Amino acid sequence: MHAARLDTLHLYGSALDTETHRIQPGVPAPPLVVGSCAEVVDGAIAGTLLERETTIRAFVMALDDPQRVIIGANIAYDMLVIAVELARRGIDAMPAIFAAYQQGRVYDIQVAEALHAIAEGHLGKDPRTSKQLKDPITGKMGRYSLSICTDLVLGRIDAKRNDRWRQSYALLEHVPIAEWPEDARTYPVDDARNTLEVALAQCGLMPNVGLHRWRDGRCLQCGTPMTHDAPVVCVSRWRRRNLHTLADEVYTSWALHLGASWGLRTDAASVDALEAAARAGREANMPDLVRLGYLRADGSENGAVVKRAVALAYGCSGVCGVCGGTQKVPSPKSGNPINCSECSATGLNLDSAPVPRTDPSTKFPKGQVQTGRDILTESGDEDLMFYGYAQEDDKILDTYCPDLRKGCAQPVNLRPNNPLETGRVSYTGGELVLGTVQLLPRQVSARLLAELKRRGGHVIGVRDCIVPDPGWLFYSNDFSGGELVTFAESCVLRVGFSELGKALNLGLDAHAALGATMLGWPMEKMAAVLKDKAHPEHKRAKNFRQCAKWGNFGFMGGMGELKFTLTQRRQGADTPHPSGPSQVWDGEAFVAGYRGMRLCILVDGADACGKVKVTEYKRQSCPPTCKACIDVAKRIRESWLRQWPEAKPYLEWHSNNADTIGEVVQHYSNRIRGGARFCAESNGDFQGLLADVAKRAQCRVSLEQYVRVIVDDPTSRYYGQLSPLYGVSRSIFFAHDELFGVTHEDVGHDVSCRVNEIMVEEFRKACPNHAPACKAEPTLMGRWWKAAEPVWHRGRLAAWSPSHNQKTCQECRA
DNA sequence: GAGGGGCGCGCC
DNA sequence: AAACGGCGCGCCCCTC
Repeated sequence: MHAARLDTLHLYGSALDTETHRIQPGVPAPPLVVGSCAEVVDGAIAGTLLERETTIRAFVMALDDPQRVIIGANIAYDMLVIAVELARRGIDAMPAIFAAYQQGRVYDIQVAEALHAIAEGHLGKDPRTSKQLKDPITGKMGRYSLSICTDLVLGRIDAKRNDRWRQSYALLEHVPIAEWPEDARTYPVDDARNTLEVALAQCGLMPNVGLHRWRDGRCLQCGTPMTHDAPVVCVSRWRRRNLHTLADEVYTSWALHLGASWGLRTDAASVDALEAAARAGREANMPDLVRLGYLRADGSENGAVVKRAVALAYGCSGVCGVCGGTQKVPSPKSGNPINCSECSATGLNLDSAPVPRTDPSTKFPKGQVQTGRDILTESGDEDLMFYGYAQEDDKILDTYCPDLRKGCAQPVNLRPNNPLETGRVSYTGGELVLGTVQLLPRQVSARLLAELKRRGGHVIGVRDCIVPDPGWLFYSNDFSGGELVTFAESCVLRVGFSELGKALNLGLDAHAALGATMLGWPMEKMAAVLKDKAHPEHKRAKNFRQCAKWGNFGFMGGMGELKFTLTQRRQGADTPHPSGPSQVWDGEAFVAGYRGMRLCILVDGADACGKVKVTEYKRQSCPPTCKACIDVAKRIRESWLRQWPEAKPYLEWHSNNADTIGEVVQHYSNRIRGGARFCAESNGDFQGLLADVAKRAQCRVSLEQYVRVIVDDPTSRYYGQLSPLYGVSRSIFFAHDELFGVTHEDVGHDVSCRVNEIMVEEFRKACPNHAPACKAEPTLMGRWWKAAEPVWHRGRLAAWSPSHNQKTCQECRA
C-alpha cells in the first residue's frame, strides 16, 4: 500500500461530499439527493454544487484517475452511498473503490485529525483547553466531525452554519436545484470547501493552528519567542503528524464501515426470554432492598445509604466533622442539602477505619466510599453481600436488553470509531445503533442462567440473542494467544531477544511453562501431569497453569502484585472451599467458598483466605486484601520475570522512554503515540501491534469479499482460484483480535478457512520473528454462542451448537 | 430538563 | 521506585 501524495494535494485533491435521505434503521446507505465538490483552481478553492448524476460521475472520474486523491469527512459513508447508487444502475464500483483505497488515494480529514491527536497525546480532547471535544456550534460532545476539525485545524467555528437542510434533503429530491432555497444550495458546497481546506492545512499546504512546540526558547513551528505574552495558538505550516499511517487507517475505516452497514439482527423471542428472566430476579429482590434502604420505592439506588452501610461494615465509627453525622450539607451554590463530600455521605469519620475509597479528587478530597460488588462481598455484611448479588443482572436489564431490542425489527447498524489511542477500534452507540457490540457479556450470572433454564427455551445468555439470517452462519476467527506473540515480537524489537518467543515458536504452552517454573517442576513433568487426569497432582497443576496464564497476560503491561491480586479477586472464577465463608452463589443459595480467584488457596493450598489482611501495600492504601494472596502474586510475578528474562529490560525500556521521550513509535505501522505513561506505553506496544495486524487482515478479508481476487499465495489451499470469500460472505464487525461475519451456510468451511489464512499471513508479516507462533482459529455457529469452538465433520469445519462439548461433530462421534 | 463528573462494570 | 491498558454505557448526583 502506498501513502497518499500529500505534498501535491492542492493539485490532485478533490473534496467530495454527498447529501442523502436520512439514515434509517436498516438503510445505512440511503439514496443520494445532491453532492458537492471542491478543488484548488488557480490557487483558490472553488466549490461546486453537483446534481445527483453529476455527483456519481464525479466520484467515478475521481476513482478512475490514478493521480486523484478523494478527500472527505467520514468519506466511507459517501463512498458506500455512491457504490449503492451505481449498483442500482448495474455498475459494480467496488473494484475501483478498493483500488483507490489500496493506492492511498482516499483522504479522510477526521481520521487524519485523530491520528495527529494520538501522536500528540490528546485524542478526544481539545488541545487548547484539555477538555473533551465539543461541537463549536451545538456544544454537544463529539468526535472529530467536520465542524470540530474545522475549528481545530483552521481555528474557525463557522462550519455547518447552513445546516438547516442537512437532515432534510429528501424533501428537495423532486425540486429543481434552481428553485432550492439559497442555504440548501450553499450548505453542501461549504462542506466540501471546508473539507478541502482542512485537508490542505493538515498537510501543511495552508497555514493551520495547533499547539506551540517549544525548543530553545522559540516555537519550532511558528518561530515565536517563548515569552509570557506569546499567543496561545500557534499558526504554522507544519504538517499534522502520523499522516504516514493515514492511508491504512482510512482503508480500515472503509472496511469497517462496510460491515457495520449490514449490522446485526436479534431474535425477539430470545430477548423477551432474557429480559423476563432478569426482570423476575430484580422484582423478587426489590422489597428486601427497599426495606434495607439501598433502593428507593421507585427502584433507584440511594447511594448515601449504601455508602454508610459499607463504611459501618468496614468498621468506621464516630461522626463526620463537617456534616455532624447528618450525611448532608447545604450546597455552597444553591443552598440545597446535598451529600457531604467530606465523609462521602456516610455521616461517619472515614479516618476511623480502612474503608475502601476511590482516589481523592477535588470534589471528594478523601475519595468516595467504594460500593463495587467485590467490596460489598468482602465486607462480611450479609445484607451488603445480598445486595451485591442482587445487582448482578441489572446491567443485563438496563444496558444490554435495550440494546438487543434495537435489532429485533430490522438489523441494527454499527458505527465504528477508528483509530483509538492504541490503534484499536471501538463502536459508538446512538439511536438505533449498537454501541456495545464489543462489550456484550460472554456469560450471565448463575442466578440468571438457572432462571433461564427453569423457564425452558434455548437462550442461555446475551450474545446468543444475536442470529444470522436464515441460510447463513456466523463465522468468528480470532488470533490464538495473539498478545503473547506480539509481546514477544515487541521484546525482540525493543531489547533484542525473547525467550517467550522461542517457546511459542516451538509450540510450547507458555502458561504451562510458567506454571512449571512456579512449581519447580521440569516442563516435561508439567505437561504429563496436566494430561493425566488421574494424577494426584493434576488439579494442582491445572490451578498453577491458570494462575500463570493470568500472570502472563497481566504482567506484560507492568501490572504489580497488588493489582493482580485484586483483579483476580474481582474478576476471576470463584474459589469453592469447604470451610469458606459462603460467598459463592450457585443460583439457588450461597455455598461454601470465596467469590473470585483466591491465589493463596489455589497455589499455596491455604485453609482460608484473608486470615491476615493488609490495607496498605508499598505505601499505598488499598481495600483490605489477603496478605497471603499478595505474597503468592509476588512470587508469580518473580517467576514470570525469571521465566521470560526479556520482560524486565522490556519494561525498563518503556519506563525510561515514557519518562524521558514521552512518545513511542509503534512497530510495523510506525504510528506515533504521545503522552502515554509507562503502563499505557508497555501495553500499547503489543496491543497496538495486534490491532494493526487485525486491521490489515480485516482490509484484505473485505477486499476478497467484495472484489474478485485470485488468490496468489502459493501456500494457500485456494492458490490460483477465485477467493472463496467473494459474494458469499460479509464481515460484520471486529473485536480487537476477532473477525466476525456471516457466510452462506454451505460454504462456511471455505470462508472461515480463507479468513484464517489471511489472518495468519498478515500476522506473520508483522511478526516475522515468530512466524511459527502466528496462528488463528476459525469457528462457525448458527447463533453467536460465546462458548463456540471449532467443530470438524469429515475434515470440514461445521457449525458449533451448545450440544457440542467436544471438538468433533456429534455425528462423527456417533 | 439537559449536561457533565464520578463511578462501576461489561469486553478484549 | 513503582505502575496493566482503552474502550462505551447506565446510573447517581449535582449544577444551571
